[in-house]
Amino acid sequence: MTQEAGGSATTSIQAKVIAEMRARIIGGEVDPGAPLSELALADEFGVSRTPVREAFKQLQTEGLVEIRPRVGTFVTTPSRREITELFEMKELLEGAAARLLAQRGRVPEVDRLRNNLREADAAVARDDREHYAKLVGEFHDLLITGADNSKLEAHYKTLMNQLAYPRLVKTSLDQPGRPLQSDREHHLVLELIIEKDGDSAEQVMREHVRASRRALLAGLPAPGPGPSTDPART
Amino acid sequence: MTQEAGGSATTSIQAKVIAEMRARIIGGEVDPGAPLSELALADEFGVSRTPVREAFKQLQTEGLVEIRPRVGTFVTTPSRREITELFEMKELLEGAAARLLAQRGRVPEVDRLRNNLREADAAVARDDREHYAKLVGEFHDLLITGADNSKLEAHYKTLMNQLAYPRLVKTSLDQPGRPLQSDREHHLVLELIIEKDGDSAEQVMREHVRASRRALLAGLPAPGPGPSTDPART
DNA sequence: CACCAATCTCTTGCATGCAAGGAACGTTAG
DNA sequence: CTAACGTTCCTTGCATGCAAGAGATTGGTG
Repeated sequence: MTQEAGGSATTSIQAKVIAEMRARIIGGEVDPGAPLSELALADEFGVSRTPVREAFKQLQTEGLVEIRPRVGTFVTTPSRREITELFEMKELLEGAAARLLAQRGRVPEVDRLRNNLREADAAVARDDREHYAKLVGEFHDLLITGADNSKLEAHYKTLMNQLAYPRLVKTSLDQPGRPLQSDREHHLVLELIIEKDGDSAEQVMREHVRASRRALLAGLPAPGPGPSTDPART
Repeated sequence: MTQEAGGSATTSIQAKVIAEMRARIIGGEVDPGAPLSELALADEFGVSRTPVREAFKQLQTEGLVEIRPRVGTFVTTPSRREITELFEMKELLEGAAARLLAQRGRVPEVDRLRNNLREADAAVARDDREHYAKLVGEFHDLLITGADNSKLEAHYKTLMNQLAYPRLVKTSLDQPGRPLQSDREHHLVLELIIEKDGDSAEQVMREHVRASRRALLAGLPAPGPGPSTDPART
């Protein structure tokens, strides 16, 4: 969804607001649970409340904000449980993508994945976690794109948005030894894809997601961004 | 998503509009590709354009309508390819749900599935396709609910909405012998779930989805509501 | 001192007005 | 008769005004 990201020159003013807000939330510039004032944002962007309002509406459907009627709009704070659910979905979709890509055979994405891993190896070797994190994101995106199913891709994107994934990846990669293991797992998955072994590719990919989830949770403090910040709820 | 369906007494006016529009689109009351005028609907509902507009925004994110800026809002017409993709996703999600439900063991949903099949058997026996179609929908919904993953449920619902599934089920069940076979497949899946054989349950469920898809496509005319109405795209 | 209540302000929900951009249509030239 | 052009109308995008509801604050009371 929201495929307009592809540089549509239309760029209605609200499209900009949506993009900007999404970036801020995913990037962690605004704290989870924080209230988002229509008026404040409208002023900041130099527009009226209307486009901001419509942006909120869409972001809500994407699961990034929560609109409490007559109260306000807040950045969603995924509960521990929701994070688990999101990872369950991530495992499901990425596993399926690996299988589908394997079935497709030799497609451009496979080569791009190979190149990605080449770069990733180098990044790991020199312990450049920042760059590696970026490459990890790219790897997973390529996998999804390679599955060649636009619906899968759309659902995956909302999923990642809700996880605020870019923020999380770094945490998990800060676990000692995790980057190297992650890189190895990526290699294994790609090998299986090239061998057209869809079943195994899915299996391994799913296991990889579970491993990354474990690494992530290990790196998080107690309840993380839990609802503790907002005891007033309910 | 859009959990407001749960009879929130708030029922902001736009929530009603969203619900009504969604029902119409899914129910096939409005033709795919048909334009939806903000003004006309606003008049019909006796409200201003604003809530209608916001409803469109959400329905777009749900994939039910397409807003072409400065042109109009139209009911989306899934292409043949998109339908394939949607079924691929359906297979994926329902398969996963079967597996998850099997892993959960004895939960209330299992009993409700059993009751559902009892009723379904009777409906098939007396060739009550209408009622059976309803039970089929319920069966799949129970399966998803039983997976106990709110994200899975949310994504599944948008999927079904985009497929306008209720409309399609009847078509597929009009294939001779399909109801009986469908019922048998449901029984098999439930058996495997009760036996806690998650792997097999997923396998069989996926096969069941593929079978239902074949039955459906066999019942559809040539390109159906294809994009023929709209050659201007891309 | 604690607790309850009423008010008061700030928030969003909806209605409406205005302008810009497309699309369709009628007209005119070839 | 066909095709290209200009114009008109209709569409949505955005700005703004108003009112209702929720929450916080403050005053009063037990």
